[in-house]
Amino acid sequence: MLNKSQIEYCLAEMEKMFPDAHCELNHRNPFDLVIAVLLSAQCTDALVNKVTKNLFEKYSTPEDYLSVSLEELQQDIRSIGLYRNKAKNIRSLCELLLTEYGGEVPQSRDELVKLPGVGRKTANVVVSVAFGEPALAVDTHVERVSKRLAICRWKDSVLEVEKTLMRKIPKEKWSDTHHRLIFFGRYHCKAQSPQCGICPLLELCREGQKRMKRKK
DNA sequence: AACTCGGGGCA
DNA sequence: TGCCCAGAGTT
Repeated sequence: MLNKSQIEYCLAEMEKMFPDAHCELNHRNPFDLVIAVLLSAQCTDALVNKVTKNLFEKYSTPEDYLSVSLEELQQDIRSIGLYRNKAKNIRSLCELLLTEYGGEVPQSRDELVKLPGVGRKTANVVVSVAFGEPALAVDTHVERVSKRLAICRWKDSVLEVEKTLMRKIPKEKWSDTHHRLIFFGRYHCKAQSPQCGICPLLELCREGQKRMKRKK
């Protein structure tokens, strides 16, 4: 397991590789961000942005989404995977916002995860990006990179990964770290073809060493 | 813990 | 073409 200073070194190297890592979702306000993050499950943010560009022109309030039929909303997000479920979730989410939260997006993780289609990862992104609260959202990239680098244990659950990261990384760096790990995971430490041969962290990376040895 | 949803991106 | 993916809900 990597210690705190080793992790700090890794994060610094990732910053060199991806200096402008940031949330790539179009978000003009918390409500749009919730919709965008919900849509982003299991598909790239580039695709989400393509869809939300038109979507946010057409809909801007919970009432707007409820003013059309489910079928129409589904058609509007058709090009995104899992669109049928996501459209249903958006509708029931909007209903809940209106009945329980006065039409406003709640600002706490605990309230956010109660919304349909909003899980722990989505809630963390929202509080971090929309409300500026320190948060460390663990998605597949963050989980994979953390495990390969032995920042956490290989067998850790998603929740355990999040706890470990929060323990080993200073609070003020959580939000930055989240985006660094994601960029690093998406573009370099890829799930199927990690670029171990040109990785500045290879020396520290047990999984990378293993992979390089296997190649020979 | 395993399964399902799903169109688009990429090899 | 086939395989995989910035997750969440259900069983």
